Amino acid sequence: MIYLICMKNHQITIFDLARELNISKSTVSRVLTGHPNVHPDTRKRVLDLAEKLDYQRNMIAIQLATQQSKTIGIIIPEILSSYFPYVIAAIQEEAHKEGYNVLISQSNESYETEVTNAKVMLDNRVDGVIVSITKETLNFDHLKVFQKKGIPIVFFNRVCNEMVVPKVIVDDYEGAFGAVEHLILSGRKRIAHLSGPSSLAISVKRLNGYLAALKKHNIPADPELIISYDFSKEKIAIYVNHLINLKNPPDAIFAINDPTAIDTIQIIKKNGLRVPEDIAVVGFSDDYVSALIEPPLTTVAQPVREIGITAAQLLFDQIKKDSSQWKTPVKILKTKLIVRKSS
Amino acid sequence: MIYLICMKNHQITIFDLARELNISKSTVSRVLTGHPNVHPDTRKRVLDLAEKLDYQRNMIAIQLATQQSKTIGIIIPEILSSYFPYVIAAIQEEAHKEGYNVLISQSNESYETEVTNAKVMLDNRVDGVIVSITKETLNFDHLKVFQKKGIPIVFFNRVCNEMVVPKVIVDDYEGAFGAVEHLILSGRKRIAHLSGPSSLAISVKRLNGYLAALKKHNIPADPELIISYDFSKEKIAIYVNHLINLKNPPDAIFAINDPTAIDTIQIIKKNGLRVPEDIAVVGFSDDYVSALIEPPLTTVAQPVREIGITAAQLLFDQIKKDSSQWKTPVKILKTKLIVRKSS
DNA sequence: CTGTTTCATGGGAGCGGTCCCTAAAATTGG
DNA sequence: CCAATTTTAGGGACCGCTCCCATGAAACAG
Repeated sequence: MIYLICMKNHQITIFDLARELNISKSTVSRVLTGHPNVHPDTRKRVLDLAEKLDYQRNMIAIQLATQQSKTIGIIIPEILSSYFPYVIAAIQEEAHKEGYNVLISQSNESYETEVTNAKVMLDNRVDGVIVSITKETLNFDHLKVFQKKGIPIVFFNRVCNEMVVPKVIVDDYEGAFGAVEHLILSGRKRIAHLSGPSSLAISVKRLNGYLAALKKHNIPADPELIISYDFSKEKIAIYVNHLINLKNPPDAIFAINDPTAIDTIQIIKKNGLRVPEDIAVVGFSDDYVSALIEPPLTTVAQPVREIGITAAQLLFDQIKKDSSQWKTPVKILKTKLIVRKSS
Repeated sequence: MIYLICMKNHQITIFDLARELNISKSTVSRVLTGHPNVHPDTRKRVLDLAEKLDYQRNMIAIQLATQQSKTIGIIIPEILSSYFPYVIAAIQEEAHKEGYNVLISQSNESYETEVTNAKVMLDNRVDGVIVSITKETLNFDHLKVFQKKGIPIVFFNRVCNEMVVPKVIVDDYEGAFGAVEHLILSGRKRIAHLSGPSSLAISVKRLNGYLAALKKHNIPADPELIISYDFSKEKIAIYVNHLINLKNPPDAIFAINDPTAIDTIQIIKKNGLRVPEDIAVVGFSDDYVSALIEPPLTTVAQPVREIGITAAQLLFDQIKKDSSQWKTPVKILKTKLIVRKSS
C-alpha cells in the first residue's frame, strides 16, 4: 500500500488521512471529534489509519477553529513557598479532568510583572484565569480587562476587593483570632504581631483577628508590638531584633505566615533566647516545613488542596455557562489551629 | 469618528484595524510584526489605533500561521518537593526571556501519567520539551517520539541513558563519594545507604559513589546496609526501623535525597536515638527545608538554578538551530557538600 | 409506490494571522 | 526627463481544523 501522505514537518493532518481513505476531511473530522453521524465502517477505517500513522491532532488549529484555547491561566506572586505549589497541583488536577491545560506565571511579587503576565494570558487567549495578587498590586486595570472581555476570573488567597467576581479565601480573621487566643490562654501577656503589607486583605483580616482576641481578653493592644512589613526576607531580622530589644519585650510573636514565623524562630535562637520558653511563635498556613523545624511550629493550617479545587471549580462553572448566568460566590474555607511545640 | 469594527467575542482583529484605516491587513500585519518596509506615517497610524482600540494579538492564530507554538513543555515527576520548583522557576525565567511560554506537567511518579503528559505536549505542539522521568519509566517510546518528530528534548536530573540528547546532571558519583567520605573521616564505621529505584541512573551513580568511598577507606560494603526503595513515604519507616534493629546497626545513614533523609531523622528520633550522636544522617540536594530542621541536615547541594538555566539554554540552542546541527552535550554540574549538625 | 425523514458524506467558508508575489508609487541616477 | 531601482501597499494562498449547508442515498410511513 502506497501512502500518499505528504508529511511536512513530520506531521500528519486530517487532510492526509482523508486523501488516503478517499473520503473528505469533513468526515475524518467528524470521526475524530466523536460526531455521531458517521458510518461505523468509515469510523473504524479512519480510526485504524490514524492509529497506524500515529496521527496527532493539532490543538492549535482546533483552538483557532473553535475559538477556545482549552487553557486556563494561573497568576501567583511566587511559586517557591510551599503554599502555592500545593494549590497549583490541585488546580492542575481539576483542569486536566476537564481537558484543560494550565499556564502558570509567577509575578515575583512585582506589580509590573503581574501586568505583563496578564497580557501574556490575554495573548494566549486563556479561557479563564485564577489569580492571587502581589503585595504591590493597588491598581487592578490589568485584571479588570478579563472581566471586560468576558473571560472568567477567580481570585484566591490574595483577592481584589473592588472586583465582584468569585473568590476563594479562608477565614483569616477567625484563624488569627484562634491563634492569638491560644497564646493568651497559654499564659502569654505581651503578644507581638508581624503583619504583612496593609494593601493585602489577608494582612488586615489577620491583624483584626489578632486585635479582637486581645480585646476579648482585655489585653490592650500595644502599637509598639505591631509591625507591618513587606515580606522581604532581609527585614525580618531587623524587626525581630527590634522586638527582642524593647525594654518591655514580647513573650510571643504571631507571624502573618509560616516563612516569617520560621525566620523569626531562627533569629530568636540566634539571640540566645529559647522558643517557646522565652518567646512563643505562631505562624499561618502550615507549610510543609513547619512540622519539621525545631521547635515544630504552631500554625493555622489552610486547606490548600481544597482551595485549589474550589477555585478551579468556580472557574469552570463560569467557563461552562453563559456570562449572563455567572454567579460571584465568595467561598470562605475553614482554617484549623495546629498546636505544636513553638507555643 | 465611527468605528466600523465588528467585535465578535469582544476581540479586535488586524482586519478590523485594516478596515478602519482603509488599508490592507497585510500592512497591518507588517507593522505589528515589525517588518521594515512600512511607511512611518502608516506605522504610526496603525500603532495608534491598535493602542486606542486595545488590540490584543491572537497568539493562537500566530502559532498556526508560523507553525511554532512558542511554548516549551516541562515534564517532571512531581512539583511539591523543593528541588523541582526551583528548577522550574529558573527554566521559566529563561523561557520568558526568549518569549516562550511554559507548559508544566507532573507525572506523579506514574509512568502512565508521563505518557499521557507527553501526548498533551505533542497535541499542543510544544517547540521543545524538558524532561525528568518518573521512577517507573523503563520504556522510552513516548519520549523518543519527540526525537522522531524533530522536537528538541533535554533531560535533567533523571535522564534516559538510551537516548542521545542533551542532558543536565550533577556529579552524583562525586557528590555521594564526598558525602560518604565525610562520614568516614568523622569516624563512622558502619554507614548504611538508603538508595532509590535502580531504574534511575541517579540511584546507581550515588550508590557507586557510596561504594567507592567505602572501598577507598578499606571498609567492606555490607549488603545488609544497602537498601533500595521506591520513594514511597510509607516504606521509609520500615527500612529505617529495620536498620536500627539490626544486631549490628549502622552509625550513619546516607540517604538518596533530602526528603528521605529528613524522614529518616524523624524516625530515628522517634526511636529515642539521637542524631548525630547515635546515627549520623546525610542527604542529597539541599532542599530549602534542610537547613531548618533539627538537627540541620548535612547534605550535598545541587545548583538548582543553574540546572534550570542550563537545561533551558540547551533546549533553545536546539530550537534555534536546524536539527542537522544539533549537538548532544551532557552538562555535568558540580555539587557541594554542606556540612551541618546531622553528621 | 411515492413523499418525507433520517443518515452518511462532501463542499466550502471561516478562525486570525503570516508571508510570498505582484503592482503602484516614490526615489535615484545618468 | 526617463529608465532603473527601491519603497510601500495590496491580494490571496495557506496553516489545520470545525461546522454549517447541501446533496444523494437509504429508510420509513402513508
